[in-house]
Amino acid sequence: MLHGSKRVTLNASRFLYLSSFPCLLHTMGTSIVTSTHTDDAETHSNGTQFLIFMRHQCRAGQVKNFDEALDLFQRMARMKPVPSVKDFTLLLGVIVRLRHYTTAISLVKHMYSALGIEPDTITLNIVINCLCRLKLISFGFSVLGTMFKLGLEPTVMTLTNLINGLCVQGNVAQAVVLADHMEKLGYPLDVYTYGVLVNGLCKTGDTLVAIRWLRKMEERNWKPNVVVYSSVMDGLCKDGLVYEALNLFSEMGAKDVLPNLVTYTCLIQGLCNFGRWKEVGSLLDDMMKMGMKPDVQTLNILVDSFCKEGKVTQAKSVIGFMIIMGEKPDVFTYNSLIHVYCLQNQMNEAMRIFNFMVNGGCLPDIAVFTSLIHGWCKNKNINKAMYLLEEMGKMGFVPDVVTWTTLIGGFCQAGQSLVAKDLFFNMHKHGKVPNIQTCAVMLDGLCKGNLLSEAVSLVEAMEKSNLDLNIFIYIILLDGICSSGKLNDAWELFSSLPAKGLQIDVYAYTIMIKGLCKQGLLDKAEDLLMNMEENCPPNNCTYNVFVQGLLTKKEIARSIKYLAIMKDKGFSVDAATTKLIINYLSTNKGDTEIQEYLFPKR
DNA sequence: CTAGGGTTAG
Repeated sequence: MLHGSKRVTLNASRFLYLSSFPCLLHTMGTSIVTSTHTDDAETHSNGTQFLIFMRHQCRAGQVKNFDEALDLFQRMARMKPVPSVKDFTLLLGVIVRLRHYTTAISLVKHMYSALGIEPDTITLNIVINCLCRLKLISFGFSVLGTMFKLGLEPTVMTLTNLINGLCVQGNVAQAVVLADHMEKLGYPLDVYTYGVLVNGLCKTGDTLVAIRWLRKMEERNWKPNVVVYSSVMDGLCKDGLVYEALNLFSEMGAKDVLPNLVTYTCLIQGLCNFGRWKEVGSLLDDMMKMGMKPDVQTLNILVDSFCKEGKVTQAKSVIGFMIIMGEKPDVFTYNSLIHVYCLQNQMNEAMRIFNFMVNGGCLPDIAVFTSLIHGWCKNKNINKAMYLLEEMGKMGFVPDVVTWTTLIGGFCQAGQSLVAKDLFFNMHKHGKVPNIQTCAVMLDGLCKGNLLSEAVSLVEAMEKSNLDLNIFIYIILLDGICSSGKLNDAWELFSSLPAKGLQIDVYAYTIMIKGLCKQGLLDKAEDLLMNMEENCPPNNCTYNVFVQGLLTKKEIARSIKYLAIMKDKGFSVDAATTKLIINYLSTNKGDTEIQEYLFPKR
């Protein structure tokens, strides 16, 4: 019988893939491959032909989607005799590269339980890698235990995978400890181990430490490859250190390490963040001259950067270029557009793009739904936001911490702080824990909703938790306390910041100055401004806030003095300040001196 | 069989 075997429908496997992991680990092992029959057509010589075909497809990167890969696996599983582990690992590698980690794990299980293949180091390494990618590092370590029990010796790769798992989880300190331990146990670190560590350090923002590891590997005569360099360059760019990234790029060239598409993409992202479009253009040119074609991922960075600058027309022309280059816009592309329309309160356009992408067969993801929910909340249309939340649920998406935070912020903005509070305190029932950003949004809502004492309690609770509180949290609270007019409390909090190990930044100073001005304590505000000059230079906003305070109290001479200082420093008068000057002028028409500062000649 | 690039909350 040629088609006697039952194949799992593609939709079913997709559905399983989307459901929650712990459940998956138990159910998927037997559900993906249901065939028990042997396909006669795929035995003997046909089978050999097929395996040659399969190897070629895998090695040439021709297996581009999950369904194809699964199909290949199923055909292999039906062969008699069963293909070698080597052939299976080749295909598993493809599935891992397609990021179908849960499936890969269940396929290995199937190999052991149904196909009679003995567990070996390589397949267990694959399992460990997948578990680590799924942030299930403790399961990864238990597979290591299994290896020992089976009498299998872990390899450098096994341990490197676990180090990567620790990094993926954000536990880089432990990763470094494990690497040191590895060396002591006689497992020399290899290029991959260094690569994993360097990347982990960059991801947590420890780019300088990552560079030390890069140098360390050179000292030990390992030549950093394009992956290691690209990781560091990406870290530097994300820190805004584009100059340093470009230096490393030259260094790489000098050491004869060829850049690839990823290297260029990292640099392009770094330059885009600073609107350095000209340089972006010349990097793209260089890249294409070297025979590399930007892919969707590279071009999405341009689309997103234009969107972030509000330049939708340019973003759309990049999408046009994308199509010319033969790349299809994907969920990231569409979300960048949807997000910018949401920010601009153009919900009709946002929904139009959403429908366009869905009709074009591009599945929305949780980020898209969250953008739209954000947009509707901003539009003060909570009903539409809740409707989308429901739709999202119907599609099998579970709200994540970002979705919850968006909703909490949305209810706060709509003046429903109590509903927001309810969401905040009950989200854990849905398995999601507030993070520092969730707390920041809630805190702001409590402050703006005149629930100051609750805001104070929230910060106290946060201090007791293991959240790593940043200055931003205190700035929100400080702003809340200032707005309520409790200047003594505000001053006390402001002064206590250094003792909490936090560096008072320009925002904190500015909020405090604004609070002092509001209470008419202009001298104190001025003292603070003077104080800043030495250790934390005031910015445009700081001066505007202070001048607004002066103008409100009709301190015209002092206003003029500071307007002159601003002009001298190249700062500009903002909308609120302008309004106050115009107000003053409307009753004091003769004052030409202050008028000078209204529309400064450039 | 392992490592690097893109979207969402402030």
